[in-house]
Amino acid sequence: MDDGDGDGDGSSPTDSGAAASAGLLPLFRRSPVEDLEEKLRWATEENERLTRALDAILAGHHAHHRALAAAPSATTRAPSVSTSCAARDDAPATATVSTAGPSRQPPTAEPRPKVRTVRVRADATDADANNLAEIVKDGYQWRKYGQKVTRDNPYPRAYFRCAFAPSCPVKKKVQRCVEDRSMLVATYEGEHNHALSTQTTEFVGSGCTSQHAGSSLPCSISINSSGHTVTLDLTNQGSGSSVEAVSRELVTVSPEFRRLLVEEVVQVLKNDAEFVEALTNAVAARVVDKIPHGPVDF
DNA sequence: CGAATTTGACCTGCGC
DNA sequence: GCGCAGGTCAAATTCG
Repeated sequence: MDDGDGDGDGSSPTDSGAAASAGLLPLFRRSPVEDLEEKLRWATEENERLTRALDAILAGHHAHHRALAAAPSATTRAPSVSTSCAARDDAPATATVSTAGPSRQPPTAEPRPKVRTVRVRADATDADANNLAEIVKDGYQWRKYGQKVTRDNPYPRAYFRCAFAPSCPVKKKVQRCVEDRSMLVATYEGEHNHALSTQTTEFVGSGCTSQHAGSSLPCSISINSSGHTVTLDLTNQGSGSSVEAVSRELVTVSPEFRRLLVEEVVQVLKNDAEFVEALTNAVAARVVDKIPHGPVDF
């Protein structure tokens, strides 16, 4: 999370942006400042595109996942924002996300603050109530402002506010599930009204939002020496990053959900002409870089 | 020493 | 109106 100069090795998509704007082959190098500005612009735009795509994907998957959960095969529990575990028993390690109106309100559409519930399986060793916010990582920084033992749950409920922007109305409640102690239930209320904290992404009920037009990119592209494979390195953000949190979330979701999510991400990216073009340019730029300078004789 | 967390007190909404 | 429960405040405490 430092300077995040992941493009230092010339393998990031930002190079492709520069290369693309330079006409694929970087024959005419611009000044370093212009180059960096162009990279930043490209990264920001790409970030926004990916954010929208992921939002769309996850919005669709939340509905799909709810449909799966409502399947008659499993004992369906009443949908609730309460702390009872609504996770399906046939999924040993799951993180489920649901969106609902305020618990006491009928499910009619209204401009009330969104309430989203995220269930995360946590290690039994993370039993302390103090680090609930840490366990349910979402990329934002939270400040605890209260704790309460509720009537229907012996485990204390912790109340958090978004600590990044004082005016941010988002609140978060985290409580251990009464039925399954290893399950944490995080309830988010409201929408963030600021760009982002020092962390870069959020994984909450509405899906992944990622951004950060700042120094570091959400991913990097690396190409092996043969040039045959392309790796989207989403872990290139240092420990404790929200990308890591997203990865952790994805690890805990059911395999079925994960598979569908990956398929849909691939599909969206394949259909994104700009992404494909950028990727192609990145590969081309990388290949060009690998070609020894000077006269080339084949 | 400043920031973050804890925790008891207080406030508010709801049901009876 | 009263009591209960959830949510918030703010002083005290802890931590880095």
